Amino acid sequence: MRLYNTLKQRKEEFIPINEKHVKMYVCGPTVYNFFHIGNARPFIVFDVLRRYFEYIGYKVEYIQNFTDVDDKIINKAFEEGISPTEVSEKYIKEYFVDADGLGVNRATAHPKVSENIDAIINMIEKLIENGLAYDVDGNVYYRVAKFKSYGKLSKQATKDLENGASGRILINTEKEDPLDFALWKKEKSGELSWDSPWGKGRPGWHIECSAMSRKFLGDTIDIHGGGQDLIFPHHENEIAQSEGTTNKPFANYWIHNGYININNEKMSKSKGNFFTIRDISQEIDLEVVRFFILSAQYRNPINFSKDLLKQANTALSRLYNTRDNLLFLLENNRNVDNEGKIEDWVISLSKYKKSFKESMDDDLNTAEALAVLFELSKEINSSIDESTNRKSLEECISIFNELTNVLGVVSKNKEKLLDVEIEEMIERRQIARINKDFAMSDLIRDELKEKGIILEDTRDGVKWKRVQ
RNA sequence: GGCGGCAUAGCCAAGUGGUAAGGCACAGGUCUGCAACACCUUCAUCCCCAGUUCAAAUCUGGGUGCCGCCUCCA
Repeated sequence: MRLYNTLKQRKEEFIPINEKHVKMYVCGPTVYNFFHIGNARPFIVFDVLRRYFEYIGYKVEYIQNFTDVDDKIINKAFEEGISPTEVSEKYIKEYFVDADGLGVNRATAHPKVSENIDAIINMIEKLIENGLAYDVDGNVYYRVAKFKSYGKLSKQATKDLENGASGRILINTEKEDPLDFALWKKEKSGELSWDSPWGKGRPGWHIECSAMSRKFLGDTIDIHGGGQDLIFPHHENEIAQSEGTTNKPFANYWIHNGYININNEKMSKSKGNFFTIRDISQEIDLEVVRFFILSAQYRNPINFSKDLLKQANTALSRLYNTRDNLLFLLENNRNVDNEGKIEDWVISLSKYKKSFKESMDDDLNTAEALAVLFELSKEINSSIDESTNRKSLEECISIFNELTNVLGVVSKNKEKLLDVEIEEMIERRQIARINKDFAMSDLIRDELKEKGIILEDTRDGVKWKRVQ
């Protein structure tokens, strides 16, 4: 498999440290609010990467943290008059509600900053020991000038950083250099602080990921991921911290997803131009959001709009139709007892598995992989009918599910039963149709549509589906 | 100022040297009592200019436009 490595600025063949084993760390949310669709992209993209690795036979150790120690959480707690822990606990719970809706599987572990303070303190101590950090009256800073390869990820020369940020880097006379960043912040409010060798305080933002990645996955990991906006300074600083501690490479592959835009501008909380997943879920099934995000290659920007979500919804139903047709035929097929042999055209469907894999192997090209699913879908749709034997139908379903499961789409099980009332309406309509009372049957069909039930008349009986 | 990205049909989106995937929308058709689903057909020469090449959306140079990072941010 080839992956675009930000560190090298090119696609590289992925070679794990241990054969058939992947260690990946992805920066998770700061839990002070519901997350928005821009935040959702990395959760979905890296979930697919993880699923794909598992699909091709890797064991995956996947760590995604929760940042539960942060200014924004403290501010939120102050606003709402509750404790920071209550804020973070609440939004961790809410995170899982939305992530579940998006079909994002749980990581191997979701460590919290507040539960890993020891690892963080240990790392800071080590950095001080290595001459890469210094304590000024209870605040500990990273000595950027001492880390020679600082800037290797973001391709920034330290002097350019200072120039570019002139006037924007806070004047902080405590620091030896404006580029130095905080590893440990001295206690101010009295809330959310821990004892440390430098007095009471709490960790800075960047150190948590370095410490937790090391604690859970070891000194060197295969993949570190996140949104493009984390490249600088967050990931650059993580490298400085981790490599400054261990003198070993931190991550071999740095993978970054592109933004979600609104009217071609980055969606961000500070700009206020965002849609939360929670709000979107009131209007449309979140699997559509997942499909929508996977319809572009992960590094390209995506423009978000309700209209595009509608397009995605229609496209996704097309895939559902194929699966439902297969299931319907399996249940109602007149030749259902005909075991038969798997038909030749079904056997040849493996060509789609091959091209699906080729697409995914090329830097996780989910857009192309989805196109393969549509081709598979079309061939199945045009090939199956009431004479297709059971084994062939089952094989079709198996291939179809195998590929859709990798992307995590078409994952909803169809309801088997309807309300008695609706069942009864369908029954009455059938009687009307037999009596050629089409005015009545159309009336009932319209009523059902009002209730969100779409009917389709087929040779083998009436099919129904829900529409949202 | 430094670093990076993008520009493909009405809309979305693949394709990085061999003559434009896929989806949505639209139009015509088959199927249907009518629909719906499905299927068939139709629908672009790839921002502009110059160059390299037998051959370029794909490479090179120059433009134009848009966006991002350098500051909390997925």
